Amino acid sequence: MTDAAPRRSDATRAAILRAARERFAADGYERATIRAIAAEARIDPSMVMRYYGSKEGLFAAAAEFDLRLPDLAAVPPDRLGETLVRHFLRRWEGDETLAALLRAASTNPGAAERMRRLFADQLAAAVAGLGTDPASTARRAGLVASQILGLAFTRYIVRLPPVVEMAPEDLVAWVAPTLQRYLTGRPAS
Amino acid sequence: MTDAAPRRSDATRAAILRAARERFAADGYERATIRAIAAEARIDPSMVMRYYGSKEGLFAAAAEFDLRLPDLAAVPPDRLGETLVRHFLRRWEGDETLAALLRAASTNPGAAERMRRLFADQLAAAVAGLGTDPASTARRAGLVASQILGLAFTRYIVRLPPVVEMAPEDLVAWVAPTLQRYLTGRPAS
DNA sequence: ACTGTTTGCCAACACTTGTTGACAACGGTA
DNA sequence: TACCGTTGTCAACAAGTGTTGGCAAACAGT
Repeated sequence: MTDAAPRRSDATRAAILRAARERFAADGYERATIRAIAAEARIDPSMVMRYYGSKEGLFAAAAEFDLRLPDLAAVPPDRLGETLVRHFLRRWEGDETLAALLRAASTNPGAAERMRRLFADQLAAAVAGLGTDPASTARRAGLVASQILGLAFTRYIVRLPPVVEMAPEDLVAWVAPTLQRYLTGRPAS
Repeated sequence: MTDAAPRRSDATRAAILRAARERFAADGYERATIRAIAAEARIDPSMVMRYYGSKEGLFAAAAEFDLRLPDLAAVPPDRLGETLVRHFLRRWEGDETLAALLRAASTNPGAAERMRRLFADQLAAAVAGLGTDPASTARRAGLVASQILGLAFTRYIVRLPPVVEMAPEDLVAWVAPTLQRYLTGRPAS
């Protein structure tokens, strides 16, 4: 029921979405204007409204995101951290949707809510499949999120030079043990 | 030379700064309007302009921040992580300036630059006093920043429930080993 | 060829934004 | 008292925002 007849305007819709992700990722929610997005998509601002209803609606469509987490239960238990860091680096290096969501989440309540859902639903669910104490899965997922989002924030948003300059493999070597401990370890005394 | 004659308007200036920090911390740079700040300070918007020149100028004054890092060289080497987490939690739980800076850094280039400077100057300088390989201090400071800022981002900005609900001492127990390793450890094989 | 729908552009609306300048009340000084 | 710099209020401007409705061209079905 999702797939209707292909419309002639599908190309325009896609162009708008692509431009929207680019502007939202680069400028954040409030600085990314509908006029700028429309200009980048080479159409009239009013088309954006007709196809997506409002700026909020456009953002909701542009920020649709799936972490595409692998099945953690199928990963060797001592490689969980390494797998996760590598996955996240690849995932958001190739898709600016998460950067858009990250920037917008700082100022837009709706985007923050979406971010909460993203990690509560997808990440916590993946962690729950690991077989650790069920009572601690939410907490473990939250800790993982804090390091993962902090990495994204410093590398792609604030662009702290030392974090930007580190090679992906170096990041994996340093950060993987952190996630590994958050997932399977215990807190310090 | 910094201290001039005390003006009668000093109280107003301070009220503006307090209101500005509150609005910037709660709404971010673009959503925090001069009119809203003035209303909260119970003065006219034009006073903000006269005393701080522009919105950018006001933000620059309101986001003046000092991490007040302790002398890390005087801390027992195996307690560095614990000391740092505890210090940061206390530091930004009592002062919303850092939250304002954090929110604004996502969308405002000037705020991002200020954030870079804050960690490059103050944190990297503190780490440099530890006596580890000088070539790695910037990298170590960057890694620490990624975890610290990620913690602040998830706890105070996005408000991920599991991270919000954790008690400060639990956070210390979990996160301290991470910082400890970033500061004094080596990367995984 | 006729008709109704879709796609697109244009111009305008109502509103908010940062910012400015004129002008009144106040406070200390001569 | 008269004077002058400071502190404060009011009204307005110019620019930019999301959003709306009307109208022309292209299309699809008959």
